[in-house]
Amino acid sequence: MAEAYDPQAIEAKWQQRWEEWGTYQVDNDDPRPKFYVLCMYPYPSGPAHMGHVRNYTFGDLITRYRTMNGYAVLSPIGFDSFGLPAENAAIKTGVHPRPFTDERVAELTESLKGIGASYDWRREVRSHDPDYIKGTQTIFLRLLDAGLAYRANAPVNWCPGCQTVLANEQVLPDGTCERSGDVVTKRDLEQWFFKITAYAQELLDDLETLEWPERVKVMQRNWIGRSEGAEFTMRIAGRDDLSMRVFTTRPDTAFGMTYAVVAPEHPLVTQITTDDRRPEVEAFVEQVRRETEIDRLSTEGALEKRGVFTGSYAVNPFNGEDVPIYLADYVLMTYGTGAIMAVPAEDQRDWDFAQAYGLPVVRTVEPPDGWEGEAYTGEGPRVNSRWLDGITDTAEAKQKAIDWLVDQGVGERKVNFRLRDWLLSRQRFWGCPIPVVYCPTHGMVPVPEDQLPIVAPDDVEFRPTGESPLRFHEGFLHTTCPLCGGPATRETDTMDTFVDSSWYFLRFCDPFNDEEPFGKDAVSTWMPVDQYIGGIEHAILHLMYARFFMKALADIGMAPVDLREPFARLFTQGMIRMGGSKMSKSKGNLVAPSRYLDTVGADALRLFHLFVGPPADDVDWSEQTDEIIAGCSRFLNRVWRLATEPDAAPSAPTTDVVDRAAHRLIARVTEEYDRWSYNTAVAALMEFTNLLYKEGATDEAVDTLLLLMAPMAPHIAAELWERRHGDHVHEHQWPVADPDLARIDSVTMIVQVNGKVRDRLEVPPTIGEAEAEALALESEKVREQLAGASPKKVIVRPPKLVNIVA
RNA sequence: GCCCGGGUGGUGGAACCGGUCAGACACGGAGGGCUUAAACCCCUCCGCCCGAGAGGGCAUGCGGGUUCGAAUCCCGCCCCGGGCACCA
Repeated sequence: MAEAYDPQAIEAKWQQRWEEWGTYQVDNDDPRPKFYVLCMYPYPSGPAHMGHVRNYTFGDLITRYRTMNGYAVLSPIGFDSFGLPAENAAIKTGVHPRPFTDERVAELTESLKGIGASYDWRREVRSHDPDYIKGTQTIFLRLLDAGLAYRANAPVNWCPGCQTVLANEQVLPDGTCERSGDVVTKRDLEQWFFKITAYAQELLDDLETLEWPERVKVMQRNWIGRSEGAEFTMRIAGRDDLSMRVFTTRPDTAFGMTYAVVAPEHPLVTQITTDDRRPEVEAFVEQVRRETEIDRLSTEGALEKRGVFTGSYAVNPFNGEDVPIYLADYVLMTYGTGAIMAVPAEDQRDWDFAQAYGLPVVRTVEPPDGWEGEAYTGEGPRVNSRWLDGITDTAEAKQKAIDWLVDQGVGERKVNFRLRDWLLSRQRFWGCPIPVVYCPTHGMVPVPEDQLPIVAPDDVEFRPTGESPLRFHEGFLHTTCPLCGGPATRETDTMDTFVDSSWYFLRFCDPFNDEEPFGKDAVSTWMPVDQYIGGIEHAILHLMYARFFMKALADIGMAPVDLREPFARLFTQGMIRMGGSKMSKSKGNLVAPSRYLDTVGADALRLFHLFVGPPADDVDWSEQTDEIIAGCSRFLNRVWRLATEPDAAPSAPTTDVVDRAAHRLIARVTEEYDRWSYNTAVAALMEFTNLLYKEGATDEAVDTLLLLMAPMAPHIAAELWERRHGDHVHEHQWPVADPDLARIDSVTMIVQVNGKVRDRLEVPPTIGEAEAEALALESEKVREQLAGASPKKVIVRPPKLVNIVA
């Protein structure tokens, strides 16, 4: 009796070997062509969950597949180990975030090894390691020096639950915090920003060069939000000392301006408010201040309460007419100039506001006959617009309007972006400290690089105060000024954890460098990442920030100047759902992988994730799932028996059939690996196995099967290969299909009469048109159908089909 | 409202460029074999409807269209998922 398949025994054995042998360690001077495969480094929240298993199964498959194809594959792993959960746990339990995090990292490391994922563990990075902190701080200081980091007072997003400010990207569309779900409010605070807006155009343009899912690119384009238009000056009627700037995307409609609006926070408000309007205006400004982001951006609510007349008038430069200036909460100080011209006839918001306040409407684009809508934004001839009248093409009319503004010296073409600068400071403890000090004499002074890293102390108290606990730690807070040596205080804010994740892929290229965060040569060797894998939830945040960092680091000379994009190819895997919602710790619907590792084993679980459907699709974890996993395990058992029991399959294999099938399989699976069609690749392996059970197995056929499944189910493939050959399957070259054997030398040609299949003929694939037609017409079944009539038309598509139209 | 995806058997999914009466592979189900029995394992069958059978009809969300031929292309509609949404 042959030995049974024992997944636990062989998986433990091979995981240990891969680690001991350093199978997937790779050096920077490796002569093979490079391939950098990277899964987004995880936040260490404890043992791996199914989402991790899915993610790292894909990454591991690529690592092993590329290695077998002769590449030097860089496959590193690390941990995004700063962040709120560890600090919240500290507040709750008093345990310092460092030991808490280290424990979670150890757990996640164990379970990643448990699924057989292969990494160069020497290169591991953790955001909270002093080495890494030093790198993050060095980069910050260089960006500060280059003017790409700055401090400013700004109305910022404040989350009362997290007791910290948030980046715009971390506020959900409904105005709540993406982490805690609390309603985010606005506060005026002195904060740190990265000048990501300096790269708005390049971030937009370079999307074209990336092999990324289209929907991720679309999301980024929307987020950057480029809009072209004009900016111009309007005089305030009767006030020669005052004027305001407005931005519009439709300068061609300016003759239809019937009022103007400035944001309630606009600096001009106090000056343009007339005395009789002052009480009302002040009350309105106060009301808007108190409104949450949700109220303010909501389309609900009575418009009558959402604006107020200032008492002043602006002069429309196009026709010299005065229009009333209003305040309205829907005009935002943070976009454009914080002031707009309002054209109700061609803008629905302006239309609605005009209706509520009894303001006039002047059409400047003639709507089509029978138009019953309100604002009309389509094409049509200009009217009521003097020198624009009659122009139908909007682009042309815009250009003329802009030319006129330039001519008059009151305005010019202007491009605006929705993208705002990246607010990076956080009033939290468990993040990378911002390395600057404040000196009474010298103001803000960067900490010299030779004094890095600035590491937070361990003996702090965790209280949710709205300020970093560092602020209450006397030893950390008080220091000396690097310039004058006098007493100074440290910055106590820490950095957003997205700063850490914006350069970790560069550190992986050069993890032992203690001079610099990374060396240019090492980065040139490996970058860009050839295949990046992660969840769609990072479509904007992480993937935008990292792109910005890459460009900025190249420009300030830290990275190679021509390295503009970090991730050449991106794959976003589907998420795992249960009962209709995403499987997550917070929803309490996690299924622990250990349950499967302890029974069917890691290979079967990995195979399930590959087999269940296209990698990009979501997976529904249902009652059926366990059955499918059991099916994957059954398949591995069949392979095991085939490779270990001589009489598992018929003893006299039909060698010819099996050989040909094996070589067709090589061609098919290779092609499917290359296009991420893993579910059909597994199906092909199953089909082949079924064939071997039926036709008999040759040694060569079983070897082919093991080689092809080695990236998917690495442990069983390694074990069986070693038993058969004594060496290591993953060190083998990927098999190449013999074209003579893989070639199909007889195909079934379909013969249709009026589109219905009436016969099938075995023909050589090289058959010509005339021959195919002749063969088809000779078919008895065709003659029956035709009953002597001659065909009207014959469509011949050799070698696949002949269709006879009677 | 706008922009992307997607609707295929009882289920997950195949079908790369329009061409093997669509449904690979797997799950599930039915029947059978092995077994004292069960599990494991093996074999056969399973889109729907009519028919004893041969066979016929209908089928890829719905309605049209293009084509010798449509799950695949075009137009209109319905449903599901995701993104954006006072950004002037």
